[in-house]
Amino acid sequence: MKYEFSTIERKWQARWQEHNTFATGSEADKPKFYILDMFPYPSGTGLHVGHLEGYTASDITARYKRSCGYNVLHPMGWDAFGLPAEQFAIKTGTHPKTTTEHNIRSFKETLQAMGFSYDWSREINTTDPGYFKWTQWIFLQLYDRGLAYMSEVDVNWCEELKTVLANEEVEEKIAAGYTVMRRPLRQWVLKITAYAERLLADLDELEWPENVKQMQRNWIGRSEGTEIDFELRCHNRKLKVYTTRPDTLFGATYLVISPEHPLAEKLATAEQLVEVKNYISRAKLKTELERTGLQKEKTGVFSGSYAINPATGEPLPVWISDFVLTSYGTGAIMSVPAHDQRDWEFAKQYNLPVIEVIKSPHDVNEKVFEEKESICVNSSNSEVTLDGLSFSDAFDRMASWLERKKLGERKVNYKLRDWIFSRQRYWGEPIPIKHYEDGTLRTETNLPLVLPEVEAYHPSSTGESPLANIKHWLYGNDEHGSFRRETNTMPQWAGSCWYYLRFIDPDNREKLIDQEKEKYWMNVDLYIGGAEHAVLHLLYARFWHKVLFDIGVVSTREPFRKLFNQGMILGEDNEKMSKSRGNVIPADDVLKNYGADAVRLYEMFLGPLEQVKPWNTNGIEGVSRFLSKVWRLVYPLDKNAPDGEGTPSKLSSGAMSEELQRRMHKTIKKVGEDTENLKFNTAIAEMMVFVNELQKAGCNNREAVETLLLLVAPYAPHIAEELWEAIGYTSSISLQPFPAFNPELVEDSVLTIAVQVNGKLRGTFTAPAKSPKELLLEEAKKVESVIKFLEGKTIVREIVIVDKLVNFAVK
RNA sequence: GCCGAAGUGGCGGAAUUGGUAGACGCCCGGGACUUAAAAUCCCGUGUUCAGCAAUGGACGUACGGGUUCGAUUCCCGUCUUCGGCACCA
Repeated sequence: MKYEFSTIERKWQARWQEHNTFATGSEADKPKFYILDMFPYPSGTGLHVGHLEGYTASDITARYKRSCGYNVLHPMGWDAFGLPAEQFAIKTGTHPKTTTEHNIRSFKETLQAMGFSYDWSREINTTDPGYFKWTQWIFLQLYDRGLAYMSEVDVNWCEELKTVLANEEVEEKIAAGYTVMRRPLRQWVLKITAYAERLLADLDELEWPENVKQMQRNWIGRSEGTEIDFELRCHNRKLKVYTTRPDTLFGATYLVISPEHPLAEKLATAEQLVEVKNYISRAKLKTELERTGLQKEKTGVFSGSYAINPATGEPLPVWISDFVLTSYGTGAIMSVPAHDQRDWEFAKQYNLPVIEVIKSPHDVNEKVFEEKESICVNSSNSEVTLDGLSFSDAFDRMASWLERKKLGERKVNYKLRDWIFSRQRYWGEPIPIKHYEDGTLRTETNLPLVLPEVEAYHPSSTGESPLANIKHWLYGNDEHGSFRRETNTMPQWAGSCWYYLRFIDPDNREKLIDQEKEKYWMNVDLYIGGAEHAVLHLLYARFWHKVLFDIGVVSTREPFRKLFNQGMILGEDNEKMSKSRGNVIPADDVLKNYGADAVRLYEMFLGPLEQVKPWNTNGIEGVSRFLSKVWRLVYPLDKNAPDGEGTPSKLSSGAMSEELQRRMHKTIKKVGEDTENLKFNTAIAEMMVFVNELQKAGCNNREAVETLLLLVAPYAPHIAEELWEAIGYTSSISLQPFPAFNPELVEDSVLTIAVQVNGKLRGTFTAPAKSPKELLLEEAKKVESVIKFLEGKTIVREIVIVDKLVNFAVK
């Protein structure tokens, strides 16, 4: 009988569905395992082979864990709000809901055709009112705790298009000839900074790739420093700066404030005023990119005012420059050009003095010296001296002196900014807030607040979302008076911030999640997804999770115990898959040509899961051949039988050779360990070795074949089911336990021992395992190819590693 | 510039408490079966030198050093590629 993958795969997919084979169990007596994929945005372009990599890995793990006796939660859903469907709606008038539904259907078909063992009864969709009711509910919890607030935030505003642009759209529009400027707009902002310290500290307990944790640490960007007040001459004011190098205060020769600093214009003296005003308005026109962009030259303008260095009493000119960020620290810095690259460049450009206060190996007028591992010099006044101190001692002494004199205080700062949470879009969760005429805000109590139908999906000309045009939805009355609804919607991140919780209890109408269920299933034991979400998605989700922890909705401090990033799959040309390059391999194509089992195997056989690696459609032949070999162990090739006929051969019940037995137990061990550790490529290689040896030996021993099928089942479940049935079983192989190995049979009884002379391989011989050193030495000296390298030489040393090798050091 | 990861045959990759480099697979070459082909099976396949051949030698894990009886693995330096951040004071 021929191996017809398409018939078999359809048959088993239907049967799994019919029998609810992969429904999540509820028995709390079993250990649980929650394995989660980063759920997809159902785009119109469909899935390609790259998308399937992580899903295949998680499915193998889910099936493997089930066979190890775990109660497995393995769900899938759709992150379905988002820009592409809205843009398509603007172009064609198709409701985003229609587009989304259509795409979901297509995505789901592909995933089901892959034979993934998702519990589809738990499918969720972030655009479903039953789902986003709780997204809105979480927002209100944030709001009630002061973690959601409104603020004037600069956005990218395009006057011609009357719309707000996302950062990634800016460049494209400018290239198309539009002007884009920064303009403040009232926005909802989430106070993620209030959780900065916990988001940083709790990273330590997570089993995440070290680079992801490091990226999050850098993103949070904690630094310890000092805020210092500088007295302004001629003004009865102080200027506060933040520095991480108070040890260099004696070397500060000027101050710089950002153009948006509230004092910027006020500090301008009469003769400098025009120039200052010009500079400030020019800065406004610059986009974020132009201001922070690569390697740009520093610009600045002198305000005309001076401040006093509290350590030296010297007057310091105050400059205005856009290299100083408004939103970090105090928006003002003290410049120590001798020991900071940026300050040095600025000083050289505007001819400002450079004073060495950290002992430098070269002239600081020629080159900056930024190392901390040196001692302070030129740093004394009548009350305090830092001379001779190391960085940390000098830091402490200066900070203490400033604090004692009430001139400053120690301060911890973070690069992390609060999260701008509103979008001027239609296709997102409405923010459930009502604005009353007297300016008060009230929360919408009747959730979910659903999207109204609209005529056109274009943004309104005021920069508000299309919702601002829907008058009947927009305005209303209640016992508090008449109100206008919030027209902003939530960003796409919102729905994905907590979806892993809803999978645990998807149909709960009373609560976000049942507490007992939450306690049983959390944390997510393994979260698999792309590295592109290393920072934002994972940080936002951790933030919401911590808030939910604080209000008692969840019982764990962190959502995802273990994280794994699968490496991207490149096109056959070694480039990132993209429509424009034309190198996309659509999932449906390879599925049709090779079948789900082969695609699953090949996705994993390509290389280590975490690695970036190119796709090569030719390579599928290899795993296809492997599957045929497995098939023929049960249905041997019979030239006389016409296709479509033939019966499974009778499996032999006699004993296997000892060699094959050892091979089998080694394979069980290796495949089990590798699967556990997500090293699927080597597990598959090991199964190939086993099959090759069975085939070579002409062995169709029942125990060997059954074991093989059980090992193959998590990887290529359809063929495993079909053959399992063919050899006489009536219950699904997916419900069978993973085979166990005999520890005594995983080691070879006879080993090949290498013989080296001066570290070079000169021959080998075989010896029983655990042979004594003396015997190995004796044998090694008898090996013919070795003898000639020993002749006429003196053996100075003999090294014997039992079961491995003998090495003679000769002279 | 800073942080992180990685460089192994024609290709994807395997092997690291230091112990026979190249498992497994693709491609390619040769053979068997076949009227023929497909499928399948068998053999070969890092480079290079010597030899008719069996075979034997040298070199070889980005590059240059070092430690060691022995290094893909450990140490020092250099180069390259990829990912992230990018004036955060």
